[in-house]
Amino acid sequence: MNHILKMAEFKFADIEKKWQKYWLEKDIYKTKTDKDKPKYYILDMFPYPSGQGLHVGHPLGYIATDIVARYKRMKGFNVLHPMGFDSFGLPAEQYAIETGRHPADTTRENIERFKEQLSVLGFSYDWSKEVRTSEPDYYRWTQWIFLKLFNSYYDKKENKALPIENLKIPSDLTDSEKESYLAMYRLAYQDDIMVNWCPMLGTVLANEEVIGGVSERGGYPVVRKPMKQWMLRITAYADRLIEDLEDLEWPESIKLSQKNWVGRSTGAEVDFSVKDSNDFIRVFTTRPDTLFGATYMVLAPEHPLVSKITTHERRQKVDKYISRAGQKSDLERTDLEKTKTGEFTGAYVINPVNRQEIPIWISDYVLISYGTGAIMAVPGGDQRDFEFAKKFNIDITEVITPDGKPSKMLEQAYPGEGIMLNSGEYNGMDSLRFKQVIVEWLVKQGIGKASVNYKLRDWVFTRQRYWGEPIPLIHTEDGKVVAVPEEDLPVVLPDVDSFTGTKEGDSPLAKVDSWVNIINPVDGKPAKRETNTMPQWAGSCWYYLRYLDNHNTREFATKDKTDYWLPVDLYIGGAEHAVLHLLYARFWHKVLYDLGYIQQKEPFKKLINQGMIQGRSSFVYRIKGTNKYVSYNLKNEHEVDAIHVDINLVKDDMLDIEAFKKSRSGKQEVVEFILEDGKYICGHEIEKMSKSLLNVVTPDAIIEKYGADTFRLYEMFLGPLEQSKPWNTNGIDGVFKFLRKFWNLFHDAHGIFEVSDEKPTVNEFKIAHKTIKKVQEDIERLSFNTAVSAFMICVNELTATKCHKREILEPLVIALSPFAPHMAEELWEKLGHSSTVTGSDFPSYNEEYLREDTHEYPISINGKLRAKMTFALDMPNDDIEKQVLANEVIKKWTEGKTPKKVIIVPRRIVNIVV
RNA sequence: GCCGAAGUGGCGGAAUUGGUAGACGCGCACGACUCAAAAUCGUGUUCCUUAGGGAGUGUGGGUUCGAUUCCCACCUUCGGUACCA
Repeated sequence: MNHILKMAEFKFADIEKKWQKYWLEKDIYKTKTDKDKPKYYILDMFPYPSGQGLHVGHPLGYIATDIVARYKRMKGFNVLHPMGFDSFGLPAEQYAIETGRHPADTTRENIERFKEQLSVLGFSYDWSKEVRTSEPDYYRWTQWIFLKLFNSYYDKKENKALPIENLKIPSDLTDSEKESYLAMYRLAYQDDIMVNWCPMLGTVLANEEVIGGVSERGGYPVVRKPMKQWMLRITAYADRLIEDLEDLEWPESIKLSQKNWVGRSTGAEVDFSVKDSNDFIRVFTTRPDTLFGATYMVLAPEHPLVSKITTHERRQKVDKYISRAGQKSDLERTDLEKTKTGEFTGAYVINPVNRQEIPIWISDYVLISYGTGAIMAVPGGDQRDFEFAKKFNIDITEVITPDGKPSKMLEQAYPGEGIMLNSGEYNGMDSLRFKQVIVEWLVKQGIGKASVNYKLRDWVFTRQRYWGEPIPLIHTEDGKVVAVPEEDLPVVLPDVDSFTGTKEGDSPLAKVDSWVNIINPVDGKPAKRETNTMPQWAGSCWYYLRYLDNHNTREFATKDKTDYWLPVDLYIGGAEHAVLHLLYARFWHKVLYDLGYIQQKEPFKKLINQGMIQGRSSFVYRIKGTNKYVSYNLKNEHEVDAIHVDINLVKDDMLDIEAFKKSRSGKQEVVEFILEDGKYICGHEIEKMSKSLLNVVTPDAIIEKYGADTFRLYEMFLGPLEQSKPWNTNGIDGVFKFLRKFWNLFHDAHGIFEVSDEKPTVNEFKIAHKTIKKVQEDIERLSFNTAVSAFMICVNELTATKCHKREILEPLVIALSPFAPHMAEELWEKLGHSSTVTGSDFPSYNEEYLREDTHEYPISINGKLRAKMTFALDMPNDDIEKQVLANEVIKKWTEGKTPKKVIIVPRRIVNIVV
């Protein structure tokens, strides 16, 4: 740290504090909306304010967006660059359950901590635009959007959502029938579904909150349980969610994940009638062309017809299978069960194409939640059916082979296309053609039709939790559900004594009688509030809209603001949101678009996923059953447990034994060590950066040591934004040195400011202008690491020419300011400006200075570099060829051979083929 | 299993349209300054080499005058997904 103290003239800590204060006091980053300027909306995925604060991974994307925001402002755009907090969520509530502290209090404290940490990084956020999803002013409009969903239906003809009033209701319905009719169409509706219920936590958990059958937090058992939940009809938007991806500038991989998640598949629905019964069973298949090969049928154990069709003799076994399947979690049903199980129901259906009677089985490899919950099994064409048929000795009929001839040894299903066989009059037909023919036939018979299915399910939108948006609905005494009138929003979260739900699965809110029991404002009769709350995704579904007009108390945002600012031009955040957040937000956006509240069909035009910054965990190795720790290279001689050790106790993989002992001193144990060469060497591994893995590095210490400008520059210099990489500070001296060298261009050897007005040389102009060009291009393509590198080259070259000239340095200060805003402001001031560098125009480069008259050509023979020669760019190829062949070195290599061909690519290369 | 991303010096990485592979930085080595060390500055730094050269971007093949870049097959790592009929 000596070297930092010695460079007393570059006092980054003072400089950074000074300018942060200045920016704040002068309100420099207030969003401007000059009507004659183009707009640029640049958005960060806002953080959940966890109690752990920021680690070095968080700012990566924020630094990138800050650079772009500053750059775009200097390029003449009105820039909107806001920040806020996704402040409803599980951790705060779990913390409340454990400590009794109110989530509102801990959340507020955490946000303050986050904002403090963000402020020292010198970001140019307009904090007057801040939103917090857990504030009533904000969630009032989350609730309002929910009511829009509740009061809308999806009109299939117009292919858009419309107000529920537009829905034509059959005239012969009673009042309560009308209600249930509407409920079938509303975009928000109630349904009984299977949820992950955690009795110990007293709440349902999202799928991603359940790991290996136990809760992620606490490790409590989770059971599958049917519960009434509010659902959002996202499936109505399935096609549009796929189609509209087309025009988005998103990573192809993200588009693909979204497509796969929606999982559109086309095929046909076919009705099979049950033998000796009026019932029929509908199946969905993507391969109607294999209909002749259907030799049995499988129902999901939960299929409603199972109990009806099961014969007396089979009932006991079938019931037993159903109850066993019901107890299994989804995980057990899928992952662990490699061999197929099932039971025969005793019943048969008729295959409509060949009148064959085929047995009906039940098996949990068929899911009730996909398609119709029933399949026609074609063991000849589907590997799963094949395995099942083999196990239970069911007929296997080949109906498609590549050549239309039966295969000799049938060892697996053939799922491809080919020529039909064993298919009656259609034998010999191409299977693709037959697919169309058979669907037409099914339609004519009235027993089937072409059909589309989706993997996407409707969105389970309720949680039995406290710390979320209350759902603004009222349950009347006669069993109706009505919306809270818009003017009564927000429905504010009441205070509670206990943050846990009930054993029966009600939300903690259900225990607050004074809140639950109300007078229905519509008819004046007693009624009860809905006590479930919304999932954490709700608030983040639309926050980018609220930034536009966050203080508006009459609308979520005015039309002129949404018209001007939307869509988001650049959205940067982690890839972990590739599917859910981005899909949910697009869905809500489209609903608001359909209902006419916004004019753009997609919210985020360009999306970039920043890579994850991983942590480097350190390990110590404890001999099993002892308190003896053995050094890394000796651990194989013992049976050991690898234990994470706080990386702050480790330097260069060497454990600070005294500090380690101290950290364990509370545990009353005698710790022993087995050392190598008198040292304890730790093991290491690259893992996610997380407090529980003791590998978290925070920006705080680095900023203290090097300053925010260095930190910003270093995170950008680490590598491409989109690439994941483990954190290490090995190279940070390099960018720190660079900043000091840049600083020194403005100062003499004694640290006195010294910039001359001397006319620069052509070479100096060239250095500056090629740098500006490169930096501009690199920012535009978000290649920040190469931009930093260009600055380094520039500074090295200017240092070599001892250039201290204003005409060169001034534009470079502006160009550097998006990356290192504090130092840039300081130098800008020293250059005598009274305005901020932040408000300057980005320098333009002059092609004049970059023009080359000559080019140094690499001369290669058969692709191998042999010499270099410089030629004027306007020299004819013939002359170049003559000179090259006359060159001594080249002569030596071509000696005795005649060149077959000489390839001259202007400004590139000369290649001689011999 | 399926889908996706990526494999380049001791390390992070660069090469934007098929045209000098290894920019820039770290580290390391040597030198200058110093009583010395640190810091700073300078020089060098892909590997092999018999010093002529030769090899080289995960592996093997292909297209091309020329391939990190395009095509085929394979290997490894990371991420997503999980019987979706």
